[in-house]
Amino acid sequence: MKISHKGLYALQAMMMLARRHDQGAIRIRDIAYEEVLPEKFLELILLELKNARLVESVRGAKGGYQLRRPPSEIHLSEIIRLIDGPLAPFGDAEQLRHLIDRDAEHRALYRVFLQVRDAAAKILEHTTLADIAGPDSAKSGRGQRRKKLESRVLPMVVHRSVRKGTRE
Amino acid sequence: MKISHKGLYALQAMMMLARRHDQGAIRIRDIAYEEVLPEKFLELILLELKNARLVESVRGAKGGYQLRRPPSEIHLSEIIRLIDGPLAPFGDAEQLRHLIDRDAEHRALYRVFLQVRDAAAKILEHTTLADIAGPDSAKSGRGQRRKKLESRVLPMVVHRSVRKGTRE
DNA sequence: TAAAACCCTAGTAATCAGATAGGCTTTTAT
DNA sequence: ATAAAAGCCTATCTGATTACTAGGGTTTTA
Repeated sequence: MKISHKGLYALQAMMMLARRHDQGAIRIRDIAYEEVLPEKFLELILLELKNARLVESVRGAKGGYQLRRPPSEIHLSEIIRLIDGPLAPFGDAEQLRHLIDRDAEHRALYRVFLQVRDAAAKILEHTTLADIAGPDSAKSGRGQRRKKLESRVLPMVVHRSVRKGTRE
Repeated sequence: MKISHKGLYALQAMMMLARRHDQGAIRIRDIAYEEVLPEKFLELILLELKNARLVESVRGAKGGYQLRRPPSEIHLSEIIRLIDGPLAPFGDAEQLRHLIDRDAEHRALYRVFLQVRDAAAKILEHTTLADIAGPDSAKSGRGQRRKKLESRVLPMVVHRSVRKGTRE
């Protein structure tokens, strides 16, 4: 499985929506600005996420996007599969299982591919947006049950230049 | 990491050379015929494998290709990295570590990417051609030391699985 | 010295990645 | 009622990558 820039953008947008989960709909423009993503491209991505029912939209003035489920119930695998396809390094799990049954000559190779897929699935199907999104930007209040994410909260400052520079 | 057809062809060719490791140089044509691969494309692939010193060639009539090391000393990760690049699902390990250090906002996401990479690396850096190539076709053709493979290749059990069983 | 075989550089068609453009529809505020 | 704001949706574009194919050059063997 390869994660494309599009897939990364989707994950970043979803993380941002997770952080603001209690704030109602967020405009595309605001997501694009804060995450430093190309606005029109992001629009397409959000459309796909909406069609896959991972987010929902509010139309018209004061509209925007929000998660359809709490961050703790959205797995990274859902987003990655939607945008970048199967987690397997070659084909998909079903195809690999078929090849393992049918292609005696290369069976052991496909078995390794499937192992790699299973290892990725194990991680990505158990990690949720709540695990990685960062602090809910709403006030501290109560009942925030974020998991690990290593205690300390990040010093802010988002700078475009750094992000842009990481485009390979 | 995504394995392309080219990468698959390389792995198949290497498996075939591993099976015939004791038989001296094998012609491109024979590899292509037996593995059913496009001959001229395979030629390019073998050239790359040669430049990476995974195989060596014998030129002229009676020439061909053979492994430079015994199958048990050639890891799948070497072949895959050569043909299809880094094992990480995004960028490479070094880049991910850099992002984890620098990009506080997305640190947790990149950490997950790195976990996925490490899981793939663990498998592919420990599996060799000897583990998957099948019986050495030298001598009396059939099944010699095949069982060690079975025990090595699948001991990982996924708990709380979301998918349907991986058979076995 | 001719045939066999690898060496190496090019080229190419099709697809994909990463966007951009712009008109259409829905909702809100005045 | 109407203009502005915002998402909806389809089309198009450019460059890179993938999966090959072509063909002449060089080395070795019989």
